[in-house]
Amino acid sequence: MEAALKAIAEPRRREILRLVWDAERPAGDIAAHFDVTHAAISQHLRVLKEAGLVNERRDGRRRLYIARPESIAELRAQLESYWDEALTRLKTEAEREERRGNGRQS
Amino acid sequence: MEAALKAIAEPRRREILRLVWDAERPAGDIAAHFDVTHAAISQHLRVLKEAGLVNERRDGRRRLYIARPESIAELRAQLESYWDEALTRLKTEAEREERRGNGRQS
DNA sequence: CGGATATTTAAGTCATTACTTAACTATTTG
DNA sequence: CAAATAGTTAAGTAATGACTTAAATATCCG
Repeated sequence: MEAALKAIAEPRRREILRLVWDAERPAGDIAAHFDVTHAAISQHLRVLKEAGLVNERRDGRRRLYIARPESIAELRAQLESYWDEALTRLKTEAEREERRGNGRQS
Repeated sequence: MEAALKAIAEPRRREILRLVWDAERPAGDIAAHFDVTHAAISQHLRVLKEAGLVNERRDGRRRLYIARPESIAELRAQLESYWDEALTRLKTEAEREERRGNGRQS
């Protein structure tokens, strides 16, 4: 989840992800939505791709990008389990400490 | 959401947040869980605090930290609405483009 | 082929970040 | 008060990140 979370922590990349959410778009089309260079957007697209959040398909001289719903769903699920896990995890840790003699109260 | 998302994008801070999820803990107690200096943890705690994810309370010479469920819930909600919004937002954008004459097909 | 088009990669800049060590600010207690 | 304790802040470092401009890579089309 590391890579995906870091990827969407960047606002520009969240916007890009939105743009390719349910339709393929060529890189240039995506770049046209922002006031930075195409190169910058290309780099953001690479981060999203390496995080598994988007797919790239070549079509002639264009590169079409689209979100990968599976990996987005996976990130969502991992976040959900993080919110939940935190509680249970803390609980087992407290028990562990108790067993070793109520440790670490500074 | 910006600050909160960036805060939890860091794995160390996710662990810290877990530790103070449902019980107040002094900074030193938190730091004892990691193999970095207290200073480093103190800095992470500041990031979490500035993102509104934890609360700090002074008790004598100790500083007690605990998660702020409201702001965590808020982040969760904002993420949820991001996953949803992406679809609808894209839709309205497509309509906008259509109205201006099917613009920007690169 | 050769130029135009779509996009990426390379290389560099500047800001930010996670960390360290060292110094500082309380607060408690002998 | 002075020493010990709990923690933060300051200053510096090395790595990373978002961006730029310039060059490279493909592909299409006359």
